[in-house]
Formats: sequence, C-alpha cells, structure tokens
Amino acid sequence: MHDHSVHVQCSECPIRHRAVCARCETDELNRLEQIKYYRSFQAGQTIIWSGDRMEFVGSVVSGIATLTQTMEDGRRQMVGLLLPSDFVGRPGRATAAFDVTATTDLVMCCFRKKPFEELMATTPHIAQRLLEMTLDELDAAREWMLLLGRKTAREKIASLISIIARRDAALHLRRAGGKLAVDLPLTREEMADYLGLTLETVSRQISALKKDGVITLEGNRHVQIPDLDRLLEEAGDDSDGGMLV
Amino acid sequence: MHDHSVHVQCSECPIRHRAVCARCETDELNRLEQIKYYRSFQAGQTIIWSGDRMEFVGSVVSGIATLTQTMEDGRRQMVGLLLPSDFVGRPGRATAAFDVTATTDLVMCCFRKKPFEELMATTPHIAQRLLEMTLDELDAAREWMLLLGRKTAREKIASLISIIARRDAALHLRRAGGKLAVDLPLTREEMADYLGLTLETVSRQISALKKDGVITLEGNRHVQIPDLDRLLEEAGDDSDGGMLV
DNA sequence: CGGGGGGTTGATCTCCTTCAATCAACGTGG
DNA sequence: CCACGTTGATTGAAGGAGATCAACCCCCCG
Repeated sequence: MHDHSVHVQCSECPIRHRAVCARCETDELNRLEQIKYYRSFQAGQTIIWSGDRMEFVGSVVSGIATLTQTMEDGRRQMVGLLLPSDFVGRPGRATAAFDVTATTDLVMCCFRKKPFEELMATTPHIAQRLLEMTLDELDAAREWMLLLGRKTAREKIASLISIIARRDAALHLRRAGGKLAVDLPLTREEMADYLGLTLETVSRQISALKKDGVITLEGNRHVQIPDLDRLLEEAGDDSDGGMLV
Repeated sequence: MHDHSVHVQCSECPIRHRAVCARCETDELNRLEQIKYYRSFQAGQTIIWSGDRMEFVGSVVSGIATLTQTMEDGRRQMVGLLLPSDFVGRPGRATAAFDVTATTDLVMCCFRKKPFEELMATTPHIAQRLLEMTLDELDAAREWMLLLGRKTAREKIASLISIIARRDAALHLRRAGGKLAVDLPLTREEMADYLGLTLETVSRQISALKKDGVITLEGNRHVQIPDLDRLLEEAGDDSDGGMLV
C-alpha cells in the first residue's frame, strides 16, 4: 500500500520553497533528506484518526487533505483544508486532535516524529518556518470563525470560492483565457462540512450565485469567475482580494 | 495614561511560568527584562486596531482582552479571548489583523516589536515557547470552529461556561466550598459576539440552563456549576473535562 | 428623580434545516 | 446493450431554531 520507491531529491521538490523546509540551507536539507520518506494515500483514505498516536509529521506534496472534527451524533465540521506545502501534525503532541483525510489521491513527505523533533531543536530554520506557517494558519482559522459565526449561506459560498481561488493562485498562477477559474476540490457535502451548512443549502446557494451571474459552472466542480470584485462583494469581505489580482 | 512607573522583576512575575518567557533561563530573562515595559489599559479601551502598525508585542499580565473582527455592516465576531499569560501580536507581521480590546482593566508586559524579533532570532527558548503557544491557540481556534459551525445555541452557552471554567481552573485552582463556580468575564453582548449568536438568544439560553438546573446564577455574572459532567454533556463535547478535575 | 447601561422576556418573522423526490453520470453484471 | 444500483447533485415542501423588533426591568450614579 505504501509507496516508498519514489524518492525525489529535496532540491527538485515542487514544494521546496513553501513547505516547512523552505528556509533550510543545503546542509540542513541534507539532514532532512536522510529522515524523510514518501507515502501515498488514495482518495477517501484516512491519514490519521483523531486520538491516535502520531507516528509521523510531514508535508502535503500533492493532492488535498482535510482536517475534520466529529461529534458523537455525527455532526461534522471541517477545520482545515490542506493543500500542497501545508504541514500535517504537531510536534510536541503525542496524539492527533483531528481526523486527517485525503480527499484526492495524495502524496505526503513524512518524517518520523521523534527524529524530526530532534532535528527541529538543533535547526532553528525549521522551527522558524513552522512558527510562521502556524501563525498563518491561526489567522486563517480566525477568518474562518467570522465566516462560521456571522456570514449568511450565500456569503459563505462566495467566500469559499474566492478563498480557493486565492490559494491556488498562490500555488500556480492559472487563468483560463484571461478569465479566472477554479476547480472545487470538494464535494457539496464536504463544502457543507467546511461551511457549517447542509449540502442542500450549499447546492441551492451555488445555483443562486449561478442564476445571478456571479459565477458560471461547467460540470459540477469547475467554476468560472467573470468578475472577481463582484464575487468578493458577495463574500462580504471588507478586505479586497489582497495577494490575488 | 500609560503607567510606566511599576516595573516588576521577571522572577516575581505572576505569569512567569506560563507566558512566552516561560522557558527562558536567567540570562535570557535578563535580556527580556531590559526591553520590557508595562502598560495599563482601562476596561473598554482598544489596545490595537485592526490594520494598524503594530509597535509592540507582549503578554497579558492581568485582566482580560478580546480579539474581534468586524464586517462593514457591523456584524462582529470575537475570535479570541486573551487571559493572563496569553501573547498579543505577531512577530514578522507589520500590521494587526484583528482588533484587540481590553474588557476589564488590564496590564500588559510589552516589548517593542523590533528588539523582540531580534531577541527571538538569538533566543530559541522564546521561539520554542511561542510556537508551542501558537499551536495551542490553533487547536483552540479549531475547536471553536466546531462550536460556531455545528453546535446549537444551548450547546454553545454550555461550552463557553465549561471552557471558562477550565481555563481559569488552570490559572488558579478555585472552588467555592467544594462547588465549582466561575465569573463570566464578558457581558451578554460579548458572549454573543464570541458564540455567533444574538444577545437575546444568549440571555434566553442562560435562563433555560438555569431553569433546568444545569447552572445556578448569583447576579448576572457569577455562575455555579453543581454538576460539571452534566454541563459537559450539555456542551456536546465528546472529550471529557480533560485537564480540569 | 431621571437617565442610561445591562439584562430579560415576548411576539413575529425568516433563513436555513429537514425530509423527500428526482435526476444525471457511471459502472457492473446478466 | 440494457436493467440495476450507486454516488453526487438538484429541487421542492414543510418545519423550526434563532434573529429581529420591541417592551420592560433592575440597578447604579449623577
């Protein structure tokens, strides 16, 4: 099941300049290289169960994973969306606090937890980068709290689309003939879990945004955005597109 | 307005073992001592406005502050509750992302941002502790996302009370004659902003919990908890009280 | 005494959920 | 090649949890 055969050189790694290793010098990278290994996961496969002992930490190399929390009665809330270069796991904690699931086929660059922690203690560049990434995630989580607590269903959908647009614009500048477009990496149900809605409401609001010309659909997953400012307006965000544009 | 006259020795500081300086050795503490200064804020006073240049970072020494986000039309969401020992500000960012407001009279132990960042680069114990605290906050933010996205109004209130109980049990073990009790550090409106509700709903649900014997009130702010397990059940948390008890 | 901030309670409304039917795309086996 | 089941998505009808609008209370303070 695990695919340990492929072993890409760190210097060739597509997430080299964004992941937890981004700040590392060549010698630091060499030490990381020695303790790293790749693991592949199939779409739908659970990577880590909440409460389990964490054997490893690592970076998403390709594919998309989600971080979710579930109540006993089955109510679910997604609390993070992990794109390539995002870090999985928590140094210093023995057990996972959330479920981590691959929503697409996924490759992770893993480090066994113990050696990684030791390396972190002697390699400030790793700890520095991890701190920076964690602070970014904390800011993102807090923006999401505004969405969950105060936004309407329509605003939530518009926000989700614009955030996905922003995030994968940061990864690979992509436009379809001058027109901005994104592929939703989530099913309607997963979107609902992310947005604190039901899947029916998600479906209805997407239809409504389409009817109102804010977005156009091509299939269920591919969204075109004729007017980004309009979308951001619908999202209710005071801040303009920021790093996008 | 600022009260620079008091200058407590770090070694005497009440938050010495929980704040960002917790891991520091004596010599590291001395260097922090040199760049620190105290500032007092009155209840209701804004400490930092979202978007402002951050001149300083620091720790809450006493009192309570909130982190809030506001949309143009006035909808507000609290995204953090800062108790003594919590860290304010973000090294590496020039401007604040959220409003920080004192809800009670408050004292902060401040460090000018630049010197602190320099100190951080040479003092791994500070960066380590900050990383640890940030990871804790991220976990807390993600638990709050479950609350905001999926919990009912009643569950939200019960969760808030049990979280406050847990947090100030961690600070100072306090029980009123064997019976667990907490003082709510927030007005009904502030609770509403924290929970993603209206103040009317907060008031109604508190009354309901009181009527059902889950809590008893003494005045508006003082809550007694006759049966903690019952409260946690109402909160819908699968995890038991954890560090409390 | 008047006024204001904080809190409670009531009546009504509405946005979203819930329950349910329908549909399209896809794969599988007869 | 077509019936069948499955999975993801859309749409409709009904109901409910919480929002909104509004009245009123309590207590402190000038």
